[in-house]
Amino acid sequence: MPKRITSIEVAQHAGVSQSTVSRVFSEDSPNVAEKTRNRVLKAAHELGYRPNVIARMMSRRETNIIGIVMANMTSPFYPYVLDKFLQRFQALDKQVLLFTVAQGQLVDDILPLVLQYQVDALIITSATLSSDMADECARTGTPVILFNRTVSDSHVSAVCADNVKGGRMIAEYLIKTGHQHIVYMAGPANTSTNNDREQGFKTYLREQGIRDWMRVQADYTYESGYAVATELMQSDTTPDAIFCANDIMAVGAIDAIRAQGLQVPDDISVIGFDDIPMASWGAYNLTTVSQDVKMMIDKTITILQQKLDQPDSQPAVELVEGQLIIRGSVKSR
Amino acid sequence: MPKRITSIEVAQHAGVSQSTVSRVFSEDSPNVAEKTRNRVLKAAHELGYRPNVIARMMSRRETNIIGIVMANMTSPFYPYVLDKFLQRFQALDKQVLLFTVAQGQLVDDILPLVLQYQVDALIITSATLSSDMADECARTGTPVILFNRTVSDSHVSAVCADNVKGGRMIAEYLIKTGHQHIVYMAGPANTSTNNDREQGFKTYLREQGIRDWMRVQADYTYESGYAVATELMQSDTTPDAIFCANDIMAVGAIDAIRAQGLQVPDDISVIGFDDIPMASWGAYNLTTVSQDVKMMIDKTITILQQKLDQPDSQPAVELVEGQLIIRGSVKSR
DNA sequence: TTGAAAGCGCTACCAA
DNA sequence: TTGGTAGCGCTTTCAA
Repeated sequence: MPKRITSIEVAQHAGVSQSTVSRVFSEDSPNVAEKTRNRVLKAAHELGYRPNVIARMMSRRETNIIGIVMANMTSPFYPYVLDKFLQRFQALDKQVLLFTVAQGQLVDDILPLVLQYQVDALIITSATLSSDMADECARTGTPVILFNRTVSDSHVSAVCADNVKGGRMIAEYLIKTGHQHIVYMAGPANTSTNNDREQGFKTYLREQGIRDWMRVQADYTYESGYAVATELMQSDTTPDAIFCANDIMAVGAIDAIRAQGLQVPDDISVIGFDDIPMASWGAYNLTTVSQDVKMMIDKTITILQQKLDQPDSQPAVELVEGQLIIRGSVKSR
Repeated sequence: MPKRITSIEVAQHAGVSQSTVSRVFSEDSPNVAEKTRNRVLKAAHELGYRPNVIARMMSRRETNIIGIVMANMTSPFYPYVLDKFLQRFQALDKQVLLFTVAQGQLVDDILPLVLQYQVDALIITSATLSSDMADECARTGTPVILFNRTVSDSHVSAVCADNVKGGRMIAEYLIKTGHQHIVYMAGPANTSTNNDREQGFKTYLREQGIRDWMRVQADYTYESGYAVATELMQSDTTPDAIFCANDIMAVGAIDAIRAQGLQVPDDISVIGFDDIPMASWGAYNLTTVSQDVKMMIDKTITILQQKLDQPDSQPAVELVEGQLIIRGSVKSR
């Protein structure tokens, strides 16, 4: 077992006290004479010393670790989110302990584990947590921020795209471009993203007195988008537009429509939501509503800092507006 | 500041010693009377106690944390890899501390930080590390496994697709299907994946005495694939096949070819490497060589376990063969 | 089977 | 500016 060098050994080697070594390696090592510092650094270097952050966590009683729980890693939207978070946190000298929620697992199942790691804060993407768990987090003083979910619970903060608004924008755009038989392809019913997008969409249609639309159920995957669109094509309904609750289903739908020998957008318009990288790929050229991920991440980090600085501050809920990105998958009729 | 419950408080509440509480919460709490155990568990439950894993790390001097360094998160291949790793490690009660290598940063830059976290082991994807750093890891006794890179250094283990073989398979297939003017679209020259794929490809052609092929340089992104393919179309070279060193460039190339009014595969065949999810999407239907990610991850975890059980065991290097996945982007000529 | 006590490697307070 | 020292919350001998 290769021995790890500790501050005591460095102290001995440098002929100073262990406290002094500690001071030298503290962020704000205030009171160390330049000469002493150099002596310590030299000794440390010679011995190959690196402070043990675990021990530091113990005494400081803060870990500088942010827990991120991702339910949905392989959906194209999230790697980008994760990467951005990592970059931001690394720049803030915070590390990320990452957890995934496996198939058939609930966020609630793994949260106790996450809390054991004494994370300074917790970001949960694409999932909600029970109010029991929210309470538990509150008890341990762990700030929680839901990313891409809205909340009802008053203990937790949330940052989310303005999905209601986005759904509304899409309805508005499809109507304006003359579509009359719109199909809404839904994501899982228990996701706030789907529900909000759907609600915004429906509300606008209702306001306009439009009743000729229908809803089909899918589950946010390419495969479901493909399958449900295929079914739709093979039934006797003939929509002139499909609003898919996310881009990845829209891509599946486009492939399905083409597989039936139809054209997008000439025969059917397709519109998505998210603006994932593939939306701009030539083969799809998908009109969609973007999520301002950068802004969402900025807000998340702001809220986090706020909560870390003032643990008693109120939880914040922020909605971030997206933009209609007009490409080529919707036709004016 | 919400006070966190410690084992001492549980002990008092249950009327036992702190050591006993500790025993109850140890994995293999061997010597605790059933009655005592229940009393402790009851007290713990009432107080909402959760063991502090950071303190546990201190005394056990092992963290059960695996560090993963990902250079390339947003490339479609990696989220899947990461997700699989997370699931496997969570099942083994190991947690993942995730690091990304930002633009312009080297793995070497962040490794000292990673090591400070006393990770039990380190997985580095898509990047190599200097032998200095490899030495440093060896000194601290931290096993390192490179994922998707081959190694020259004798201190580190590696698991990698058999890229030479894959490149060879592709060359063989393209020749067998009658292609005569093949272009190799390269990834970054400093990646072993590119170099190995290219070498396998070139070797086969050389063996067959085929000299009519060319090489263009891209960088593993959709955009580069698109741009370089466009250039190619607009020049007076007329390849009948493009072998793109990864799928994402292949997708870009296909979009570019179509944007020029040409057909894939009728005018030009395109073949990729990786078998990312998008390769099977209807719009591309890309012929490619799969990476057997599941197998690669299995091997990685096996090596890891081995190194953790016997720290002195030799580093292992494993190559995992992929398979030619024939779809519709290559035509027999 | 249980308890007492000595660390683990740091930080932070108090004195010098 | 430095050193001494008391924890941080646990694990792990060693004795009882």
